[in-house]
Amino acid sequence: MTIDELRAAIAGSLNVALDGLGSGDVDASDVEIVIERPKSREHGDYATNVAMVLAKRVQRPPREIAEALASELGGYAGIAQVDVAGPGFVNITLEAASHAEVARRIVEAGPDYGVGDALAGTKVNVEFISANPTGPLHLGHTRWAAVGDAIARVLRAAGAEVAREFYINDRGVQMDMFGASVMASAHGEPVPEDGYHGGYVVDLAGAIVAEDPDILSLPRDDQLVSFREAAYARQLGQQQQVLDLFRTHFDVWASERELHGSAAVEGGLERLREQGHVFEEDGAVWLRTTDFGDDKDRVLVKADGEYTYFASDTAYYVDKRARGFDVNIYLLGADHHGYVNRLRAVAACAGDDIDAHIEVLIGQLVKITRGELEVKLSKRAGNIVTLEELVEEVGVDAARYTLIRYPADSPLTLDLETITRQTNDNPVFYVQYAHARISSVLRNARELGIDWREAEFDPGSLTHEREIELLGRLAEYPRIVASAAELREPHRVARYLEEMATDYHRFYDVCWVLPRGEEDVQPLHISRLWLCAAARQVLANGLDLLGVSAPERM
RNA sequence: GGCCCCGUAGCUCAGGGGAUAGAGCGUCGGUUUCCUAAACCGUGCGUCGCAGGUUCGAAUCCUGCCGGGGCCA
Repeated sequence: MTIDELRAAIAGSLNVALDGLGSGDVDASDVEIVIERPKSREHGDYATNVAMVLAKRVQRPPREIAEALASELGGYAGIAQVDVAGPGFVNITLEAASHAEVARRIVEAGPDYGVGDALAGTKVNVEFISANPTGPLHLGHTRWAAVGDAIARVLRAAGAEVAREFYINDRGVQMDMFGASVMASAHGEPVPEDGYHGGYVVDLAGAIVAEDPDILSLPRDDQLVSFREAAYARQLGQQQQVLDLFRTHFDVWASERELHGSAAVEGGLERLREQGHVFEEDGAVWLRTTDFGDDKDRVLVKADGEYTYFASDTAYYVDKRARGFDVNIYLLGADHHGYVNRLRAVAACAGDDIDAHIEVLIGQLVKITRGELEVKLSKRAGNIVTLEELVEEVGVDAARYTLIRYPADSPLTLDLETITRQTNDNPVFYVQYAHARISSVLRNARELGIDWREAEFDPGSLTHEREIELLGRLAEYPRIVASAAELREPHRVARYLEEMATDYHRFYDVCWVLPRGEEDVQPLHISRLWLCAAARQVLANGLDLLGVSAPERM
C-alpha cells in the first residue's frame, strides 16, 4: 500500500465514519488529509490528524471521530492495525508486505522514482547568477550556482518545464570601463581609478594581444571597442567554462544587448504603457512602481533619451512572459534585497498577478573559514575568491553539496577543513559512502551469480525493524521531492538523503544481505537485494537532484 | 531613517500547527572469523531570545520588544 492508496483509504473510511456518526451531511471533501510519519515507532507507521481537524465542524469530540474512522480503516487490505491515541490521532500500522512493495516499485521506476506531476504543464524560468561579464565568478555567485541549479532540477522532478537562465549585463558604462581597463593594461598604463584591477585583467590583456598583436596599432577609439569585445568574449567564455565544470548548465544565456537589438525594450515599454503605469516628468519617462509597493518610482528613459538598466530589467521580464513562462523565479544575493519590491512592482505594472508570476528569492551571504580562521575575501593571493578556486580546493561534489545543504535564506559558513575531511562530520561523504557501499554489495551479488531481479521478490520476508524503517524512509522520498520543489528548498533533499543513508547503514549493520560461505540463496537474500537496489536508486536519484555524483566505489 | 536575515544542546545547524524538540561534531566507553569500520551501538546535553495573541494544540503563524549580522539611503 502506497501513501496515496492510504490517503484514499482514509478518505473513503472518513465518509463512511461520518455517515455512521449521523454527520453524513458534513462535506469533508475539502479537508486535506495530512499523513505524517510519527517520530516514535509506538505510534505506528503513519498517523493522521483529520479527526481533530474535523472535530469542530462535525461537532463531535475528536476521539469519537477517530474511533469511527479507525474501525472503518482497519478493514482495508494491507493495514495491520489502527489505533486511536492522544487527543485524537489515528495511528496506522501497515502489514510488512505492504511496506516492502515500495522496494519493487522503486526498482521498476528507476530514475523516475520521485518524479511527480504537481507542476505538470507549468513553465518556470529560473534566473540566477546573472553576473557582469567583466570578471571571474566569485563566492557571491557560488551559492546560487549550486542552489539555483538544484532548484531547477527539483522543479523539473515535480513535472515543471524549466529553463535555467543567465542574464548577461553586457551593455552600458561598466562594459566600457572593462574594455578601458584591459586596454590600459595592455599598454602598461595605469588602469582607470574606477576600472577593473584584478590580476585577471592583466592576463586578459596579454592573451588578447598575443592572439591579435595588430590590435595595439588600431586607432584609440576602435582599439577600445576591440579590447572590450575581445575581453567580453573571453570573460564570458571563462564563466561558462567554470559553470560547466561546476555542472551548472544554463538553457538560456540572455544578453542585454540582444534585448535592445531585438526591440524588446520598446515592446516592453509599450506593454507597460498599455497598462497605464508609465508617465513623463522632467523630460524622463517613469514607471509608477509605487502603485505596487515600491518606495519610489523608477526612471525608464532618462532625459537624454538613454534607457536605464531598469528599463532593460523591465523589458526582460515582459520578454520572459512573452516566451510563455508562467512562473519567473529570480535568485538574488542579500545585497540585492532592495530589488525585491521593484521587481515585483514591474510584474504588477505589466498587468500580472504578483503572487503567481514572479518570485524573488534572496540568498544570504557565504562566509568561508579554514578551521577557526576566517578566509577574508580580499583579492590578495592565496585567499579563495573565485568559484574556480573553491572547486579546485574542495571539489565539485563537496562544494555543491555543502552549499545546497542549508536553506539559502540563512547565512552559511563554509569550513574548508570540514568539507574536505573524509569522516562522519562531512555529510557529502557520508551519503556517497552509503551509495558506494550498496554498489559493492550488488557487485558481490553479481559475482556470486545471484540474479535477484529475475528471482521472486517476497515482500513479506522483510520484517526486521531496520528493514521496516528503511522501507518507510524510501516511501517518503517522492513527498520530499515535491515539497522541495513547492518551497524552492532543495536542502530538504540533502537532509533527507542523510537520514536515509543512516537508515541504510543501520540496516546493513544488523541485516546480512548475501549468503555466507556455502549457504544457499534464500528468499530473504533476494528480498534484501531488492531493498538494497531500491535504497541505492533513491540515493542516486536524490544526489542527481543536487548535481552531486553517486560513486560506485570510494 | 527604512528594509532583509538570524536567535533552538558546549559548537555548527535541521525542524513548512501535532504526541517525549532532533542530527552531526566535541566527551567518555563499546562493536569487525565472511557483504566497504568513510560504518554501527551506548553515554550525557535544552528557560526553543523575552512578552503577549490566534488555536483543541505553537520552536513553527501574528504583534511588540531585546540581542546579533547585513543591505539600502
